[in-house]
Amino acid sequence: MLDLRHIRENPEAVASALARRGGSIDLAPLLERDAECRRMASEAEALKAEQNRASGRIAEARRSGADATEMLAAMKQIGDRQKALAEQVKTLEELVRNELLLLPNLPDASVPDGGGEADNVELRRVGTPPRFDFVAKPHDELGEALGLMDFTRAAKISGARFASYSGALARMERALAAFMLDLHTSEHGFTEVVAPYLVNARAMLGTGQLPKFADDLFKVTEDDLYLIPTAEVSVTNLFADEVLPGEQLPIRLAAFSPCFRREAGSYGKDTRGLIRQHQFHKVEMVTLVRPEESEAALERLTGCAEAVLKRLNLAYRVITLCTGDMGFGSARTHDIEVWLPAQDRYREISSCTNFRDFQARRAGIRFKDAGGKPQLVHTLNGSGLAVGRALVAVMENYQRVDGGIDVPEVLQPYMGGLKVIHRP
RNA sequence: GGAGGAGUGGCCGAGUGGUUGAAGGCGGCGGUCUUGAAAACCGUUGAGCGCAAGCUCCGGGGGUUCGAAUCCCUCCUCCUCCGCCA
Repeated sequence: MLDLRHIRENPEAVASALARRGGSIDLAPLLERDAECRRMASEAEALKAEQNRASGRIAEARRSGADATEMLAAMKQIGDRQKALAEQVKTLEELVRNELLLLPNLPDASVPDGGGEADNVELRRVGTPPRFDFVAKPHDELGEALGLMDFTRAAKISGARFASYSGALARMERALAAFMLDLHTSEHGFTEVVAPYLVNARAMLGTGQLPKFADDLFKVTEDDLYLIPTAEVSVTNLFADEVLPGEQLPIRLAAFSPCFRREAGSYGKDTRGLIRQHQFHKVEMVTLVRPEESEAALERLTGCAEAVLKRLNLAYRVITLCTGDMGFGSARTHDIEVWLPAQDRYREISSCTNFRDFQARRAGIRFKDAGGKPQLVHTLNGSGLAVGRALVAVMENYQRVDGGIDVPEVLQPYMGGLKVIHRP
C-alpha cells in the first residue's frame, strides 16, 4: 500500500511513477474523496470535543447536585449529529482505503521501463549450458520413461496441473529441498521456519495477494481460509501488527512449503510437465530490514538464490524485471532463470523482490528506530528455489543418452549416495 | 464438538458507567549518589490522525447512554475439563 500522505503531497510524481507500469491511473477521484473525508473528520472531531467538554460539566453538575436536564437534551442532539457524521467519515475512509489497496507499488527509479517480458534487462549469465550429442528430452518424457513420473494417475484424483512422482525422483524432490534449506541456514544466515499453509484474508491482504488477486488463490470457504501461493505470505505476516526491537533486524527466515496456485488465466501455457502446477514445493527466503538496507538486501538475497544453482552446476541468468513485468507489490525484482535444454531457453526458477514498505504498511510491520519511534520495515523475499522447477532443471541438464539421470554431487549425500537414476 | 473461565499499555496487574490514556509493579531511558558498578532515591517512559487546538485506540464489530475499559449483543483468540484425533 502506498503512503496516502505521500500521494497527497506528490500527486504528479506518484501518477507518473505508476504510469511507468503501463495503463493509466487517475488519482484525482481518490484525492478528492480523501479531502472530503478529512473535512468531515475534523468537523466530527470538533463536535466530539464539544461533547467531551459538556460531559465533564454534566458530571460536575451531578456531583454538586445541580440540575442538568437542559444540558442533557442539548447534548443528545449534538451527540446524534456527531454520530451520523462519524459514520460518514468511516464510510469514506473505507472507500479511500479500498482504492489505496488496489494501487500497485511505485517502481524504483533504477527499474528499466518496459511493457512486458521482452523489455527485461539481463544482468549476467553464469555457467555454461551443457551440450548433448543426442537430442535432449523434456523432463516429463524422461520421468515417464523411467516409470517414476505419473501425470495420468494424478489427473485421475485431482485433474490437470497435478503430478505424482515416485522412487528416486520423489526422493530427489526431498533432497533438493533439504539441500537448499541446509545451504541457507548454515551459510547464508537464515533461520528455518515452519508456518501455516492455510491463512486468513488479513494475511493475504498484508502481502498483497488480496483484494486484487483473489482469482489466483484457492479458498477453503467453509473456514474462510486460503491456501498459501507462497510461504512469503505466512512468513512475512508472522510479524504483522508488531513493532520489532531495532536490534532484531535484519530478520532472515527460510521456509519450505507447498504452494497452491489456481493459475487462472494461464490456460494453454506450460500444460505439459511440472513447470506450471496447481501445487508445488518451494523454499522461500524472507528478509525484514531497515529501510536504508533494503537495496543491498535485494542483491544479497539474489546471491543466496544463485548459490543454489551454482552448487548444482546449473547454468542460469539473472534479469531485472522491467516496470511492465514486475509484480503488484514490487519496487524492484530480479528473476533468476535456469537453463532448460529441452526448451532450449532459460526459465524462471526464482524471483527476488524488494517491496520496500509496501507490504509493511499493509501488514503493520514496524521497528523502533534509534530515536525510539516506530517506523515501517522494508520486506523482501525470494525463492531459494522453486523445488519442482529445480527438479525439472536437474533432470533435463543431467540426462544421459540412456535415459538415466546423473545425480548432482551435492545431492548424493541426501540420496543415500545414489549416483545415477535408472528405471527401477 | 460439549461445559466452564479469561482477554487492559513492552510485560505483570488494578480498575464495574463520569477529567482514567488508564493505579501499582517489572522492564526501558535520564539523573542523584559512587573511583566505577550494583543497590537506593528522583524523574521519565504507548500508538495512530492532525500545522495546531484536538480526536481516536482497554481482543474485533455492533448496541444502550448526555457520557463506557466498565452494561448488553455478536464474533475471534487463549486456558481448564469432557469427547474425538495425526
